[in-house]
Amino acid sequence: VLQNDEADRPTILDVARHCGLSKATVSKALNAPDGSTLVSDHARARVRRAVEELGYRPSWRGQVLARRRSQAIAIAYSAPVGAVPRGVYWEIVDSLEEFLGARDYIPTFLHLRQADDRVERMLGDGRFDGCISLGLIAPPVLEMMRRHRVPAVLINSNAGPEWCRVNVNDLGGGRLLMRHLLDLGHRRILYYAGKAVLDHPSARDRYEAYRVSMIEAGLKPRPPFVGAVEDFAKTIKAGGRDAPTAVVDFEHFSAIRLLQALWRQGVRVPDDVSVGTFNDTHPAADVIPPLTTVALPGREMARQAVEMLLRKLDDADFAQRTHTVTLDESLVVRESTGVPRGNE
Amino acid sequence: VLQNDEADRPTILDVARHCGLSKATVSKALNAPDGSTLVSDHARARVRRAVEELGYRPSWRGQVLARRRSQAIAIAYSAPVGAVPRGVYWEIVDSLEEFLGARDYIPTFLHLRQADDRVERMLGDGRFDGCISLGLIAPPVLEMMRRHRVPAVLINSNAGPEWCRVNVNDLGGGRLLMRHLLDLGHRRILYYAGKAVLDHPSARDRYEAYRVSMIEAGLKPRPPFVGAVEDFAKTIKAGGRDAPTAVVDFEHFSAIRLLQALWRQGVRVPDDVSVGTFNDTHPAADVIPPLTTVALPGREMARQAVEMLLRKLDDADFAQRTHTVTLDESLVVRESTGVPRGNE
DNA sequence: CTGAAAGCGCTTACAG
DNA sequence: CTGAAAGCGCTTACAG
Repeated sequence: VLQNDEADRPTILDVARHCGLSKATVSKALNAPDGSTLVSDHARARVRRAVEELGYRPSWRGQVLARRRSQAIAIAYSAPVGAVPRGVYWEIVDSLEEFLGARDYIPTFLHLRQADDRVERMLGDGRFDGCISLGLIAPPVLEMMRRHRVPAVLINSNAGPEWCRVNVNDLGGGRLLMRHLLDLGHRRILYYAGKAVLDHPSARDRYEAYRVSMIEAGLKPRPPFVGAVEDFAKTIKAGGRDAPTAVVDFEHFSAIRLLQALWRQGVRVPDDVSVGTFNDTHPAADVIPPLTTVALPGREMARQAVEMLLRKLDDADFAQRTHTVTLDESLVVRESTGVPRGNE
Repeated sequence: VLQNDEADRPTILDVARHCGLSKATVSKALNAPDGSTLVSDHARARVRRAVEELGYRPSWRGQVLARRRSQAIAIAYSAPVGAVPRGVYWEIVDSLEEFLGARDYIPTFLHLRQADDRVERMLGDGRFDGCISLGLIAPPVLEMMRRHRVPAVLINSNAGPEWCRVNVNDLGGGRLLMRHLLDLGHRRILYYAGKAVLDHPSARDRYEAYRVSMIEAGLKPRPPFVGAVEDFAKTIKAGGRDAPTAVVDFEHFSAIRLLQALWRQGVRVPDDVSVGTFNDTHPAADVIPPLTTVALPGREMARQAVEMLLRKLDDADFAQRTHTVTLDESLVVRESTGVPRGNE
């Protein structure tokens, strides 16, 4: 069915006729940079006027085919929870939209439920000029990208150096948090790994930071606690004199639920136990008590990813090689961490 | 710059040559429904084989121009905070992606920072087949949609019946919450309106539900409290014997901060004051204490919006007229509401 | 600086 | 059922 709105829509031919110039000249007048000598000022003025009078707007559909560019970038994301990036990816996605928009690209979310034919089609049918992926990315999806030669930058992924990447220094971030806890005087510190222990480099590095920091402080690291947050809270409660005075939670979603579970157990934070975590995103600052977190440089990650990807699109030499940048995290101290009991 | 990957990519002409048929027949074999007699089984088989052998995939760019359809739907959203819908729109957007995807449409987020030329271009250049908007929508944007005849469905908007809409019965939802509080025995109930008092129909209806419910219960409604959540908490604390025993907060983001502010004041929830709010979305269930909320039927809203929009695209008669559906909310009782002091 | 022509990769009446 | 031709609305060498 043809849309009504298409019927009376002026095309570039209408503009050309209306001002007595050719389609080619109209196109140039519309696209040539302002200083360009490709088109005369006279022609430019007439075209501008005709465009105004006819209410002409170039058809994106025509442009896409002729230019072989869609100006659309896929934001590929395999959410454990839903179609839209959330949590730590909020800020990144916000910033991606901002930086891409400033360069006249538009982001399109590509939810990678599974590496199925739908995804393959999206990646292979030329609708995207490139792709930025967020977080863990399944090998079959990487394989699709490779096969279709989709220019890609992977943010915080599990991919190797054969890909262009923007990574984050979780080892350093974890050490910042551990240093903070150790400086407060904590000695019995536990690490909570949720259920997804080591399937992401970040998870590995965060635990590694704990392990190394403990050893460097002359302490014995414990294996990561794996299991439900309620069980972890009970373990803390049951610890008695040997209970940890501080815990590191691998990410803020679970830390928020940990605060609730501790509250149910009557364990006070930070009086009985300090809680530190990663990802300084809503509502880390709004819970009871406000969470001490390690913050990712989300905006900077987005800036680097966009810059890297768009450069790949335009600079063949640059695209030839592969690039990785790694950014540092920072510590945000709030009220969920404090001096351990007995050390006041 | 031409992408490398374009060079060796097979086109429909390659397929046609490879199997000794015409482009037209290949196109039909690829697009005609399975039972169709438009193309012979023999041709179908040969095409399928050639496609396989060449690794052919139809170019989306070519299809978009020829079909005059992009299969892309704009999700228009003017976030107060960032480029990606959040809070109550999470579930809606998740479901929109799901329902659109099932019909082979892909959603693209269109962040309406302001009604500028960028937005006008997006809406007017034919890159979207239609638009679903979320929440408040600025009149200039509506005007753009009207001007460019963009098929649109507005979810939870401030627009009138001259638009296709999916609305929510906030009056009914608010009454559910008030009924719950009144049934618990509360009499001194306050309404917290944040800073955005009445700029959205939802905000108006939620307060109206409070007002009407109070009157029907023979009580005197108070004007909505407008101001910072910390000030509201202080007001509650300072109330002494006349302090409210329950409050209704207009939405969950601020309710979470209200819990924190009350905690700072040493006011216990729900022992000293019950807190009820709207939007049953993360982390309403994870805070201390878990929040009693009014839940929006997000998935159903998305389903209705997609159905309405896609029908508009295909059914001229349906598109002729304008449609509105209004869905009911439901109450989710958790631990932030309880029997008022002295009534136990 | 301008324009006729070819091309981007499909789909769709239309004739056979 | 098949295919030649025209068309979707632009851009881009190329010739002048």
